[in-house]
Amino acid sequence: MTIHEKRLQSRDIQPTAMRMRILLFMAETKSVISLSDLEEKFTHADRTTLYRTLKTFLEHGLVHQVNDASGITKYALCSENCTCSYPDDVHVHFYCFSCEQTFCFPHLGIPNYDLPENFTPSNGNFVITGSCPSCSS
Amino acid sequence: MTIHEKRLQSRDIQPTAMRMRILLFMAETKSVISLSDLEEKFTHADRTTLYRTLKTFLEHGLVHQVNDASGITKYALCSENCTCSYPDDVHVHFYCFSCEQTFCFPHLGIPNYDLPENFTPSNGNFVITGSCPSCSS
DNA sequence: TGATCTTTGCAATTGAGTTGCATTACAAAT
DNA sequence: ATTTGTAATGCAACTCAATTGCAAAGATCA
Repeated sequence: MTIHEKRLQSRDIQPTAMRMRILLFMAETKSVISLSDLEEKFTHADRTTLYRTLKTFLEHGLVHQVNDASGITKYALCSENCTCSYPDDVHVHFYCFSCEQTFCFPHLGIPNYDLPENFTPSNGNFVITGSCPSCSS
Repeated sequence: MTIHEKRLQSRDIQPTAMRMRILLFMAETKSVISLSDLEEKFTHADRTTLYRTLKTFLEHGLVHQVNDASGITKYALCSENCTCSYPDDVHVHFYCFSCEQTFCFPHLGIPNYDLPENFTPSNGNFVITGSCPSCSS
């Protein structure tokens, strides 16, 4: 059994061929991707399948969702023991308005804010927008 | 000249009747609103006009944009001297996954993160997701 | 093998966001 | 006050991401 197969099973996701390929792709690229990105990569697969795969990954906590200024929903692989909960498992992302790429900064955590009374946090989405190294030069 | 008229003019926005009404609505509700919210309120006005009004407000720095987990673009009035730039003028927002409302927390600022080399920040979008007081009880 | 459940593919739909163009309202100049 | 130009608004149509229903294919288990 491969490490990726184990990773799916540890999140209670049936390791089908399709899912393995998508997980592998996300692990290789190490970036934040959209459904369209998957479509470009997996031209043979159906859009719906890719869509539902991402949704399954999200529901089982294998990936986290990123909402950047592009308005397009993006996804990135979680770290091994991530539960996607605020504040511990939430980190900063960076969206480049020029190339429209989004980056994960797992080492940049989030403050444990003192919220107004009765606001109960469970998750978070933190995106800094600007210019990435490729586009800054 | 009213205070709202001045507010538009200080941002170089022609204070038309439509814009005044929308600004007034946003100032009154004090919440983060979407284009659909405006449509519900201004049933007589055209969708496009409302859309372009929000866009004008955004381009002139009168409102800031919020991207929460709903995937719908939302807008909120800026404070008086806001320039919408990271890190000083960016604050935390709260999205309630239950009622899908979004709140501004202007008193909760953002850390001045030490980004990886050559990442140049200009703006930010910080949203904590959870349950709001109305939905927590 | 047969029965059942899950996954995948196809087709169609929804809804937010956006654009082009015609019309109207406004403001400046004469 | 009338003309003239510019900006704002309304209407219609379109794009595209996201989503759903249903049928076909594949996996699982008795």
